[in-house]
Amino acid sequence: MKTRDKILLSSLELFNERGERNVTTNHIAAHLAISPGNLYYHFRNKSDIIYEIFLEYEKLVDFYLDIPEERAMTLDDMTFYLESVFDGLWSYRFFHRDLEYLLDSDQRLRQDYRDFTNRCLASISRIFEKLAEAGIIEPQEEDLRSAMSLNVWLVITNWMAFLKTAHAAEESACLTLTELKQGIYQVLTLEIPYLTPDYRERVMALREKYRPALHEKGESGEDSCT
Amino acid sequence: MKTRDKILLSSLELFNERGERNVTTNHIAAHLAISPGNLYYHFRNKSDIIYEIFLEYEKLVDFYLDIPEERAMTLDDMTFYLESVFDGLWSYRFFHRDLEYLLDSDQRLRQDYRDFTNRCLASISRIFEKLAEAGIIEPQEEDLRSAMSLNVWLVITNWMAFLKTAHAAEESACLTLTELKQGIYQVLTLEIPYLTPDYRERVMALREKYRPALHEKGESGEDSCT
DNA sequence: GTATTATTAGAGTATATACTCTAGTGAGTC
DNA sequence: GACTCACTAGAGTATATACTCTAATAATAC
Repeated sequence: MKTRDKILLSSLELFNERGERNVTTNHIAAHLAISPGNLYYHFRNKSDIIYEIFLEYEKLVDFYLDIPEERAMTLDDMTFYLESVFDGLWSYRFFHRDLEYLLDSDQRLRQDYRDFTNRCLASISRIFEKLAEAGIIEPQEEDLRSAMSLNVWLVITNWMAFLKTAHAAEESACLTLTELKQGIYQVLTLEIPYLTPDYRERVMALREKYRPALHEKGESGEDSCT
Repeated sequence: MKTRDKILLSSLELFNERGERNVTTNHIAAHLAISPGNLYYHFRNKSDIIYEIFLEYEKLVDFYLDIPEERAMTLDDMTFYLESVFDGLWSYRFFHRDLEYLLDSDQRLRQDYRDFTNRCLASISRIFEKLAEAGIIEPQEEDLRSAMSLNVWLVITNWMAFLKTAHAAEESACLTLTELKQGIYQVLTLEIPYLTPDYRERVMALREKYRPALHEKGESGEDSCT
């Protein structure tokens, strides 16, 4: 693997693990056992590394949220969107953590991220529209749909942060898949009132699958954390 | 005013304006025209300053979210809660911005914040319960109520961050009251499906008051930013 | 007034951070 | 063998950051 790619990979790994703020370019170089000079041969600065990682993230999510227009939407599609988006969020979780700072230090990123957000919001709204066409949820006015989409976006993008803060003693690195996927439970909670009678039970059953086994406090140690 | 209080005040101001990460203890001292030594006479370290600011924030929100048990809840109460919480959020907006980092560097803060979150969630849930008792919304099972409360919490605490990222060119400091209060519009969007016929129109009218005058893009310059 | 305590200034320090500069190395080309 | 060129090492730099130390001053108590 090329050094350049190794730098991107290691950076992402370290950023996710410790937070961008706690990872210096020297750390990244040390982690790869290369010299700082080498790192700076491949990237002009830290922002450039972050920007390239963002481009990967963007590409991944855009891929996941590509809505097929030629056929009706199914419940499986919706499940796929939710699962995928949360997986993407997990893989690039450092990004939303320090978002504001990152956008403040890179105008390019700010602009791109804004466009990215708008595309995501449009996709979410389109998903609602197609879910309505498929008779899964009741159709809604555009106004309401876009407000709902925004709420879905807020819940999705901030679920991880919430989880991290909800843990008291443990290190923030300790997050289980169960917990992550509980975000889907929260998103489906938003949809409940709009479900059609035909699909209500099915969606509620789906939602139930993501309900946390135990209530928030006093997690049992069934999932191991590294 | 005591130097100690002035330090807290200036710190909050600078943190809100530039983000905690971009504000050093030396900046704070310089801003107050006192020496760093003086600052460190009053506070052991930067974390202590932040912790004390958090305690203020906590006190304020706890005060706002004190639910009177002896009487029924009105629509005005709900409006007050929403307005107050967003005002509080605004006054201490730096806090949620760098939350994860702050909690990672101060265990005391992590524990306290966790308790604080749980209290807030309980209050939100209690508000829903009392709104149902008052016939404003339909009563819901506890499960659903707590999932809804969590969604409300996510929308509220992350609304500001979303606004900051939604702006492309402008500095993040440029936020208008109109925009901030649009968060209330989003929260009320969550409640819509649960409104009772009696109150539906009234709440929808209330919500309408917080709708952004123009659509997201291309804000007109009616509100001035510093 | 004198002693004590609270407060302040301001220079200073150890460490870290993002990044630079120079001097290479090694694989391919002719 | 000489040349090129992508790549790498590693020491080094300017600046910043959180924080300390000493000495001086203001406030208060007796």
